[in-house]
Amino acid sequence: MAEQTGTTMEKIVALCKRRGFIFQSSEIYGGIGGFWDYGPLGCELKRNIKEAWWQDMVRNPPLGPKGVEFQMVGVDCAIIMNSKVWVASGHVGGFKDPMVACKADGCKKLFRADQVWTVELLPEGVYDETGFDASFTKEGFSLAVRDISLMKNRRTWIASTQVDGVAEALNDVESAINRAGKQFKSAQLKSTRVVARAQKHTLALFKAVDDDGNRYQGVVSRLDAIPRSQFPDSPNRNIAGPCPVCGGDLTDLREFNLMFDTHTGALREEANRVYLRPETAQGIFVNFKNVMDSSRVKIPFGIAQIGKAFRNEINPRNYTFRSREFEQMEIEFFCKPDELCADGEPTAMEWYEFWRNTRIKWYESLGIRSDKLRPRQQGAEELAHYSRACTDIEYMFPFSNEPQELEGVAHRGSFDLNQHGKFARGDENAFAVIDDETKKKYVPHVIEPSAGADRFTLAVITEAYTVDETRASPEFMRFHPRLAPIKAAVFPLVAKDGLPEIAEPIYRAIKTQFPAQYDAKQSIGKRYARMDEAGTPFCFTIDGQSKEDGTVTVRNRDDASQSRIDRSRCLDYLRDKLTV
RNA sequence: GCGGGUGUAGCUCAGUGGUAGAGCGUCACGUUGCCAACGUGAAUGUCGAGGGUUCGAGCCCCUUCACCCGCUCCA
Repeated sequence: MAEQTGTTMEKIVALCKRRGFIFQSSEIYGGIGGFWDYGPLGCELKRNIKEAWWQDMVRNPPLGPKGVEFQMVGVDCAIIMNSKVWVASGHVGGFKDPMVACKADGCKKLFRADQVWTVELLPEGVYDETGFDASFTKEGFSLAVRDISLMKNRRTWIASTQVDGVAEALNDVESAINRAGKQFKSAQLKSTRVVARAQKHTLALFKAVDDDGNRYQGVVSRLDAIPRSQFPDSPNRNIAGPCPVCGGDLTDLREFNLMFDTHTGALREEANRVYLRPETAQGIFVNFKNVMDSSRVKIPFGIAQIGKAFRNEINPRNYTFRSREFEQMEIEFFCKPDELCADGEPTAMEWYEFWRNTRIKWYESLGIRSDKLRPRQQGAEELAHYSRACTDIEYMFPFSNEPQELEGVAHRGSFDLNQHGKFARGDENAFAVIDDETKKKYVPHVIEPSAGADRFTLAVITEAYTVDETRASPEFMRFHPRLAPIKAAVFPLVAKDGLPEIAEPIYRAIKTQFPAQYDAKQSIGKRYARMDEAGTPFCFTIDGQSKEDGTVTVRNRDDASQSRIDRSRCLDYLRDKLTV
């Protein structure tokens, strides 16, 4: 099966290059990793996708929950913004993937530091219990590492385990502690007692006693939870270990900042550093007040944006799926917090469900088979701390046996507007609005359906790719007619006998309304086959009979069936078939 | 980033140190007249790049770049 999926993907990639959908960027110079160019057909396809999204989400969105009408407006923001935007959003501080690798030969495993849980065991009394308790608040682990001299000794890290999620880690606490005890000075710990548990960075604090009656305190925490500022000038910055797989030494935490940066102005100095946006959402939040003040929108309403975003992916992979430059189609939908909703008024959670369902239906309406579309609601432990709920809409691509994310629909609460209020105005509530009925001030809650335009384009391509060995042209692209790069082709059966003279005016009439191609060269079979690979749904062929009775053949891409219509009806026929 | 693999025509690939090849595709002409038809002909290569060994390198050595697979990640 794996080989099968591999070859399917290779054939799709080959077709995309052969027919001009997608090229590797800068190919003649040896290419550049993580960047892709769309050719003539790909550019039409992606444009159709973005236009369908804009039409269906912004200009003509469906009715909301309980039949509520709502407004959608668009913005088109600069890619480079004041760099404080990214401080407020958390990207400057947090948008990085700290990684560690195992140094041991034969292991060399790579871990994301926040997925490795370590157990630290220290003689009791090093930290008092109040110190531990304090560490459960926002700063997490900070109090527990105030004695740097002890922490420099890596041997205090005596066990670690790798888990997929916090829930599993919680189940794993007891065994991790026991494992820690067994490795510590080769002494069996008589008893362990978990004294407290916390989510996120620090998982559990516990007490333990060994055979000699020595008492210990321990902490289970995420490997990335130790603030690097606690180890400013340590000659031994190796604070991580041991490897959860083989027990070997781990490398330093390596922090990759995933944002591209550059500088404005003539001087290339730190004060002028600016970032290429890693998401389009912040442009919307930053303009929230401008839009409210200028366009007479009222909550609930949404602001939409389509645009490029940039992430310095460590390892771009899987064709265009994980690119360093990509395009997003994002909505920030602003609504009332649940507690202010009147009876019968949709709550924020209902808006969240509405958008999740709307987005799934949208994909299905454009020909994505529902069994390949996998909406996945995130568990509580998987959510970002500000997020109330989130569904990843995933799709089964041929390059993986795991579904891959096309879009995230997140209920973000008031987090983003609070952050910008705090950083821009010094007041969390700076962007509050006043409720018409209750006259109460509130910061709107946000539902964020954030879709990847390139990812969906790739999904559309892989979904459309069809092989039917019984056909003369076995490979063809079954694009939804609304997305097809070329809607129709016009062929004179032969390039003589007056047929081009009939075909050309038909072509010229069609292309005023729809993307169309005219081709008079080579055999009719090759011309059909080429259009099949381009995914063109309809071909009109002018033959000898056209001269006699004025009819032309319409050939359907999906089943190669043919029918005859009057040549004057070609445009009407397309309007009928292409209008959704 | 680490490990493994692959780079020769638009595509698929052959070419084990001695003149750069095939099939398909593309283009032209002819023929045919509704499904990659047939005939004839043509164009297309920094052999991924740079360096080295050699009388001579697509082939051997070194470096580098890109892509693929795995670890990992995600809109």
